[in-house]
Amino acid sequence: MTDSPRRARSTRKKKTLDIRDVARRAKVSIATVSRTINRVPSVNKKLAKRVLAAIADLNYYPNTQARTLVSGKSKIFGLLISEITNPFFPELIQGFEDIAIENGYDIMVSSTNYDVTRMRTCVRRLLERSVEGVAVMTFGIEAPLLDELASRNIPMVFIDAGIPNPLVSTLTVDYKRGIREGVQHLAALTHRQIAFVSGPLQQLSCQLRKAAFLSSLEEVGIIPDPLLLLEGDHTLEGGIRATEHLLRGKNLPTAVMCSNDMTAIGVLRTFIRAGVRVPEDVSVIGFDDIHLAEFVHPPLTTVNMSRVAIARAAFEALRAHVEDLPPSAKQKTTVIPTRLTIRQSTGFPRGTAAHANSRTEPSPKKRSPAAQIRPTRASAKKPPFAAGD
Amino acid sequence: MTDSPRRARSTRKKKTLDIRDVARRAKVSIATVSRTINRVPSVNKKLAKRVLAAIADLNYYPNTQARTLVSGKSKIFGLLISEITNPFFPELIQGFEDIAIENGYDIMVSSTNYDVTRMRTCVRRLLERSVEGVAVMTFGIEAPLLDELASRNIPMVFIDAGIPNPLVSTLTVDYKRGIREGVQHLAALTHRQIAFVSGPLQQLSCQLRKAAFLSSLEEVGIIPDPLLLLEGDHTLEGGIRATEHLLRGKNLPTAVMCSNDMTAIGVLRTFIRAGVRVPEDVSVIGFDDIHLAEFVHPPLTTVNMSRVAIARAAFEALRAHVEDLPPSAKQKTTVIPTRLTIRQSTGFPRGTAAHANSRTEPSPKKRSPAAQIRPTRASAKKPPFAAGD
DNA sequence: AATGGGCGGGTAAACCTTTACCGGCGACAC
DNA sequence: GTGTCGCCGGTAAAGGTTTACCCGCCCATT
Repeated sequence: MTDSPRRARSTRKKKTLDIRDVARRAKVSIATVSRTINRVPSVNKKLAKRVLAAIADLNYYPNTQARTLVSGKSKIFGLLISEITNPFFPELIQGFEDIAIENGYDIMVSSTNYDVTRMRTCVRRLLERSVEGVAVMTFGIEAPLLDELASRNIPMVFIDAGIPNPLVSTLTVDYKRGIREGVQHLAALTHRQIAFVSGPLQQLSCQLRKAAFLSSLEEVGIIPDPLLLLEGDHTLEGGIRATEHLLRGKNLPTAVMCSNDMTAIGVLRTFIRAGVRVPEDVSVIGFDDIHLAEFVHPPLTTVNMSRVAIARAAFEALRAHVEDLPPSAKQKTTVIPTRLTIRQSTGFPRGTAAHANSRTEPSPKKRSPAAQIRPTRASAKKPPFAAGD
Repeated sequence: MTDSPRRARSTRKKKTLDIRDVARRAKVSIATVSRTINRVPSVNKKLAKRVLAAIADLNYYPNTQARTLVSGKSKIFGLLISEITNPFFPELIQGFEDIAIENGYDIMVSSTNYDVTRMRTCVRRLLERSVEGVAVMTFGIEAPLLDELASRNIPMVFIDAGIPNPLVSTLTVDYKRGIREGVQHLAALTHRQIAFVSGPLQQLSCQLRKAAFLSSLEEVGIIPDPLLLLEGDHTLEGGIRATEHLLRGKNLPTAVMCSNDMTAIGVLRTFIRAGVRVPEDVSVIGFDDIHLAEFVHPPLTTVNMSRVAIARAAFEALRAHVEDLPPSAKQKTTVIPTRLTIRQSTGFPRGTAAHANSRTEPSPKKRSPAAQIRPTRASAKKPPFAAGD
């Protein structure tokens, strides 16, 4: 000890409180401190108490980097989402964060913004921080991810996008059920002309939603009208554009189903500003049941898909991998249920007898906003459903 | 080397690619690899090229934990927010994330959900992950934070909550300007009965917003009616409750100003569902100008406060501290501007002559810019165009 | 009383990187 | 041709933790 190392030990200024400080104070070895912190049962109660007291006295907390470095476990899960500004995702993040923290994990959220380059850097950052698993909640299969993460043996969990890797679990959303309920709800109201505004169709999940819609339509004996199948982008603006397109067309449908709630809210708003009443003139159904859905006007009938259920299933899937619970817990695929939530954006088709006794007061602002919103002259010539009321 | 250490070296299975693999492949020492990675200029071009080639070949990336451990720099900033489900915050996160990544930092987001206990654990997690700085975007001063973080010499940046610590910067929002513009806009439209729905008043920032409202009211010669001063909680539901309260009261105001947009949207919706038209019967103004504000019905007149500006200012403040740019860059306080954005939720008070012919399109917004240009209270003593049209 | 066994605690290596310090080599000048 | 200086690359320590392995002590059994 007397032979001075290059850097004189005495000149070092303590930066962080470390485990040996605790050990010194508790008069035990650092191994005992470590074991106490990690709840190794073999440690003597009395010593443990001393250690815990020392920790509390010093307000010590362990250095995560060092821990991760040696143990190989970062206790971080990555959460990859499409875009944080779509309210669906914050709700999902919230759920995931809650359950992760509860279980001693931290999360690292990255939004890809639907951009491949950006996603690459997201993945890279996740790798550099040594995440133990990644929940890929982008609702599409993302090839670049597989290359980087799978080859590093990082467990992943996807929504809708099954792939063969043994370290990858899949959450399968039961789109069919909720969407069928929506279609049957509309069919029961005697709607026959039902439009569908999908999300970006290169996303697998959007294809699935659309397929569920089409097959449900067939089940109730309606032949899909290609003119009523629109592609949005899961944003408000996408819903607005799709609706403007519908308004320009000859035959306005009596109902519009949407691939997500933001789209539906855009649709809702565009109809209303064009003087088309919802649900009197057109019914609208969303998908997701985000918190906001209940608070738009009229409150949105929509298919509920629980963010908490997704978050929980995703977390459990990842945990099953990292904690290596091999048996039942490692079921590779979980089904997320969906259910129709009926609110007030759906009603009988316009012109229906049942509808005649409809609303309260004829709303003074009725169609004046239409003039100002409609940039094209198209609908000017008289709403296609003029006869209706 | 032949004396076998306890754990036989040969039995070790390589887990992660490390810097010595790169060194071996590039036929240089690990120091050179490290220097190359960290762009130390002294390294020979030719060697550097070999190193970079080796890195690319092996698809190597450095281990952040080890890096952090030795350098003391985690390259992580914490971002503490109130609740991620309020759309204001995702937009803020987005901005902060973008600029952080651009500058080589990762971020760790934690939501406190307005809960003190939860905030404690958030802070703890940030500490354990060795964040280099924390942006406290909870719009209130949070005592527990100071104890833990400040005593650890972690730089912080707050919104609105100035505190004396030299490591703490402050973002001061110029509430006064935007809110004054809103009040003057209403006053110019001849509103006299203006309600205010605040956020939770234990938050400093909510007190400031309210104070700005009250003083602006006085500037235009209106005496605040205590019955029209309500406390919400910055959520949709808070806005709904406040509005229901107003609707139950005797004298319904002709305009309602809100402390944030979610509140305003709740107000909007509640009025509309109660058959009270906006803006014909009541005008509504929000605060924040979240993306959604433009897409509700009617589009919300609101005070814009740029999330990107906040994110940028917060990031720069933190960076000034960690990179220790002492001079000008370390200005301790930054002002965030606010501006009124006029859309369609504001108009003349009900019963006003000017309002009779309202809707078509002359739209009150036409002349409102007058009000917004005038920053002084000069116009107070008489709406310049009261009877005018 | 002596020995064996078990339990629990301590020592030290390993995790992967950065960086201070040293040493070698090449070039230039005398 | 030799000496000196400077540049640049390599060696090794340090950073805080976990954990394999070992050792000491105490108790129980013969």
